[in-house]
Amino acid sequence: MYKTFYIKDVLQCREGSEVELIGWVRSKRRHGKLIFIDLRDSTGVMQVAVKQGIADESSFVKALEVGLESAIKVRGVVKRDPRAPEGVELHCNRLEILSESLDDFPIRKGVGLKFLLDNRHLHLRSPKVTTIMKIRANLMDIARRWLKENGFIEVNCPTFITAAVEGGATLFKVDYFGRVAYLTQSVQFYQEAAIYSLEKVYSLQPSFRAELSRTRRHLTEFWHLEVEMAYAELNDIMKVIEELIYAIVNGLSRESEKELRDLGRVVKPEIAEPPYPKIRYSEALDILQQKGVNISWGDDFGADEERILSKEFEKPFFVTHYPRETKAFYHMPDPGNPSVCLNADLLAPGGYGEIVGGGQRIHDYNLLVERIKENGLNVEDYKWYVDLRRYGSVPHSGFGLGIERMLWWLLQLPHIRSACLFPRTPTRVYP
RNA sequence: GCCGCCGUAGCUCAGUCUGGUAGAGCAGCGGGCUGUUAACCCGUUGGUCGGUGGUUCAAAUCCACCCGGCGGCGCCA
Repeated sequence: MYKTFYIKDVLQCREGSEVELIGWVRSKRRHGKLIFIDLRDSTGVMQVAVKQGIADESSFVKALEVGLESAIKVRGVVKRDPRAPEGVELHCNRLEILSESLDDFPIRKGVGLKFLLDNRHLHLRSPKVTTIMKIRANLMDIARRWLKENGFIEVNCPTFITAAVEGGATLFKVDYFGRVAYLTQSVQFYQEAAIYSLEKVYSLQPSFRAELSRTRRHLTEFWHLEVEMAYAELNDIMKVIEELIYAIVNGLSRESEKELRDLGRVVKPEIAEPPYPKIRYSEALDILQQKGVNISWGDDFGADEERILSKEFEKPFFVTHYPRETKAFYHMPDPGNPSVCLNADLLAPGGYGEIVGGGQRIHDYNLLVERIKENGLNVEDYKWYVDLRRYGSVPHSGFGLGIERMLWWLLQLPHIRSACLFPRTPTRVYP
């Protein structure tokens, strides 16, 4: 390991101390006998001033000729200067090229969306993508910490599956040694099996949806934080969702404060402080009808409806008790009104829409079998899942949270794909 | 799957309606500049106009089909 000193460490150095930095040439401005190099590493950007007469002559020539994104090593003196971007710059004495760029770096100012996506492997080097990825890592870390502190055990579930959670139309089919298998779209069923030993579980792994969804909130591969909890009813799981979301927002506002500021975002814990408003489907319907939306009981909310609703709230809010026809078979019907189910969707405010979907599951064997048949599905396909209800079945609830959607909302990103390193959409599986 | 938009120089786009032999900015290259930070100034190279077929004396421009991409809907996290 020959790099132990980073750009962020320069900020701790006393003015006048001589340091050596390794990084990449992000940009360069030539002024004859003075050259500015913006040197980039994982911790930040440092302006390096290379002056003829101060730097040795061969270093000056190298600075003159070095291409963008070349890896270089510079030795110089730390100077405070209000004209430097971070208030600190390096006055170069010696510059060494570690690895020259073979061509002009393709990512420049003014390039378009398609070009950036086609060159995502290089676009990653931009400060904005770097910053988003740091926040993403913190988000996952904070979520894991909170779940662990609250007694949830992390489980890892299979990616290859045989039966769908939702139905079948949205699965990616793969050849499994001559048998048909699919890529998982949710690990919920496996977690429901796991609660009988671990009681409170979660997993953080990708889910796959083979939907030709062309919107700014859909990916074909996304990271899914799923939680399942034994002995939990609808209200219990909503409380977990609230507290988890709050922990994430609160944590990020502290631990990613600099990154959020760099993105121009102010994330205050108050925007996600529990309790969240909870409205039933029927109440949501009233709001929509008052707004003049032509919708009647039994219709599911579309994107337009979600957007209108979510503009009514300042905080994330739950919509519960959907008509059972609009939800998957495993949702628990409300014992007080079996035409609706005990589900809870969490919608982000400001038009961002659904970021969490969940609720209470059916734990009764006969009811589950009946609901599978009602949905025109084959009980045989769900044999092991139904089997769970035959041995000490208990009430339980869970939910799934889309990591990229959460970032999309918190960072107000233009598109959910900005929240991942190499986004996968119906038209993009490369690079 | 449905609806809409786009494809012209390495990149971002104008030119398409009203057909007449290809234009700008940036990048590159050459030169200049000791305080820039999307640096700037002068000069300059660069194009089978996404593909195929059709209409026409003549097609980047009009027509048909195809390919690729973007956005919206449905579906969802």
